[in-house]
Amino acid sequence: MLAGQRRLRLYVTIGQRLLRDSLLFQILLHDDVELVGESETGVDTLNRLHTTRPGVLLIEENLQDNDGLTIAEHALTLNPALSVLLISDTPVSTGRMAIYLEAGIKAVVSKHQPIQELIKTLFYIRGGQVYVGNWQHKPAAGALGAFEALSGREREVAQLMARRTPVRDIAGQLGVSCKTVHSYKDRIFVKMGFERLPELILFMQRHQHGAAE
Amino acid sequence: MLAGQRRLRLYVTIGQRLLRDSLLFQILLHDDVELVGESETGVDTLNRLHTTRPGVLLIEENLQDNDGLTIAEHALTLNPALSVLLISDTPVSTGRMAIYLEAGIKAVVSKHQPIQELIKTLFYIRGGQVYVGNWQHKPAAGALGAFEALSGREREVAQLMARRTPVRDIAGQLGVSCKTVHSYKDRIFVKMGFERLPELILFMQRHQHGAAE
DNA sequence: CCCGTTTGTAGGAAATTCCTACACGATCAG
DNA sequence: CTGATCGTGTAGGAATTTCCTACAAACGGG
Repeated sequence: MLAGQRRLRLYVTIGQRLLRDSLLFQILLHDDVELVGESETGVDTLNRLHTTRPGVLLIEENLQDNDGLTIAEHALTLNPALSVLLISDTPVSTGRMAIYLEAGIKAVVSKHQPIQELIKTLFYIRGGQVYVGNWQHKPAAGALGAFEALSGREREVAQLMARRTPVRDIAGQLGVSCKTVHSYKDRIFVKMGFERLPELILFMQRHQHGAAE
Repeated sequence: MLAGQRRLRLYVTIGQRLLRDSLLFQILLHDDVELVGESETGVDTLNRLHTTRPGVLLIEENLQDNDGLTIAEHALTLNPALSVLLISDTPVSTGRMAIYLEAGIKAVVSKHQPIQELIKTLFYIRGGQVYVGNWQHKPAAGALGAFEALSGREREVAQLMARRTPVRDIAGQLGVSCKTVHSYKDRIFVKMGFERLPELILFMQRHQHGAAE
């Protein structure tokens, strides 16, 4: 796969600053993303397309001035190579999905999906492939079951980390070296697909693990 | 100030998963926040209040089932010590603000404000104080002017870091040691109030600095 | 001209990330 | 049955980052 090796040139069009900021903060943690521009409105987006030359456009469906789909279609006319990821306010039916794909949009995520889904989709799309998510069936397919995949020691560490026990203390409580604790941490993160501590914390808190004891 | 020294016990009520997740990811980066619960709806929030015992409730104004204000009022009846931070969809007029304060809400941020504003407010409120933000006048009062406060060297480093130049390379280009570059980074972060690289990147990108050259 | 602040420079300690290593028991295929 | 592979518990090293401290030269007032 040679497609999409360059840094992902991203343009983001989201009306509300709060969502735009917090999404961007997450996305920009990945060092192969380059933010080339952002807008609150559709027309502004179209105006700045040719100067910013994004490879991926992340755009809300409902904008103040226009329909995200309409804007996306215009954008695709200007640059057919653009990968568009649409953020919809509601879950998307397969029927609507078909319309979107027809229009040349590469993927759609809804605001009711977890953020990891959006990030994953973003990177998937970047090479130009279409991403038809699995979000219609079992919503937590991945993570929910993944906890079961952790080994005993890993679970202990995960719980302690989730409540922010310092690595040194964890090592002490388990009677192993700090290095070992780090190894567990690494494995947990790999297995669960986490990238930062908050993901672990949130996951544990959502599954009552870490609450009990 | 002895108030609010314990970890901030936070409850979050936000309907859309995407916003909830991304906000939580940011908030949980602060190690003195303990997430005690989250809900999508108002009634669920009220139900879980007495078992979770939050110190701060972060709640959306417009929930699927109820008005956030109404829920907040109920919550305050159950626990008058609770600090409520309301997230409104629209900018809030002083008139509405008065109503909120009357109801015992400690602060309001709108979805059109930057995320740092929300985080700041969250921590401000936690001791029980009321926070009447400065978001009505000059929106970017802090950060915008802050760049001017950076010294020459600091600006150079800020620009290079914003485009993700590795520290070693920056050191090379400027002809100083890595340690020095780190010092600049620290100072930049302190001066600007940043906590992570994405904040810097976003800030620079928003002010064309780093684009030019 | 003296003093406090800013700026350019850098070092140290501790923590974190990323990778590699390795022994042991279990599982699996031939 | 037996060697190959896998998952698990354990740990070390290198490079990087974070957090703090230091300090001299320059600057800006009073």
